[in-house]
Amino acid sequence: MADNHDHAHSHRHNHLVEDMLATMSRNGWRITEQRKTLAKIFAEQDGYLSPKDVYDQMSAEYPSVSFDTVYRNLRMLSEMGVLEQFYFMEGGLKFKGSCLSHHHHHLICVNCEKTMTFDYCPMEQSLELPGNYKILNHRFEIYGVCDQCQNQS
Amino acid sequence: MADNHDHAHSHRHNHLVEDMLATMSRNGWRITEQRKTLAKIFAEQDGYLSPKDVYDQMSAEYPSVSFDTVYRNLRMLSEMGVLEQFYFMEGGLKFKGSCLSHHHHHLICVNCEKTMTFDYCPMEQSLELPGNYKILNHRFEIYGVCDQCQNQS
DNA sequence: CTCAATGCAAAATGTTTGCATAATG
DNA sequence: CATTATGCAAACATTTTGCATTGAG
Repeated sequence: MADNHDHAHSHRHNHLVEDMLATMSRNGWRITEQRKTLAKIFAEQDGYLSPKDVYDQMSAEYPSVSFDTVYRNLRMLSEMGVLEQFYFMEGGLKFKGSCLSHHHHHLICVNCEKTMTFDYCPMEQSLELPGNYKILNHRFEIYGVCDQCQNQS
Repeated sequence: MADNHDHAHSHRHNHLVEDMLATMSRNGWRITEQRKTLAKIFAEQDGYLSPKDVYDQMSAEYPSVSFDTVYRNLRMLSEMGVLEQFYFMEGGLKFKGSCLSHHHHHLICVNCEKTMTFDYCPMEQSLELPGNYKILNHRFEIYGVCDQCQNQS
């Protein structure tokens, strides 16, 4: 099972990694070993990762990596739009690879943080809003417990 | 204008202050001068306040107040449900008095953080969601620039 | 070979904790 | 008067910065 699962994924992963690296390159950033590793980590991961998580995974491949480099790169990648950042109330700031292709919202597992996307957007309704705000953006997330996490405890 | 505006508000404010103090009392917390001030600050304020904002306003009345007391009380009031906390991406953790009476969502001014509520809730739609998540809660916020802030620059 | 990226150390920020003192109920 | 809340100081966690060195283009 693990085998063709992983195999099916690896194509998508390589594609994502290349996308991320291409975006960095396009924005004038150099492709370093650490940034390749960073891209790979987020391509292989559906959920959110804290800077600490990323650091831990990075140091597995590059034992000498430093925390500030991780932070710097996470920040840059967020600014470029390659990563989405999100602040969990408990658990602080986390990052995940962002889908750049289309507007969508997230269904997030509060246990493992695995995230699924869905296309329904409440802003497509004709909302009656109070005040005369000039609307800039919005945020809609649904939290729950995913199938796996429901069955495993 | 300021006069009957303020006057109309003051009734609501007193009511809110009493509500908050009653909730603290009900939960077995003592009503201290600082907590009264804290309740008043949030009753008089529509928008979000950072711990620093709260500290500054508190020290206007109690110059000797300390930061950790502010934090402690903010945390307690949040746990009790008297305050809602919210993490602004830029600007960190902030608090506002919470409306305990009915479910609603927020329209938030990104400039002054003045917040209006509205009753439309996307969860009332029959959403088709991926996965088999057991849904726990959700979050829907709209960000914009309020009337005042649009006209003042 | 030039300039950007890294690692290191140290600082800045934001939040929490332990404990003696003060104040509430 | 018993017990909780406060202020102080110090600890802690997280994120940012300055600078010499390394490495990508």
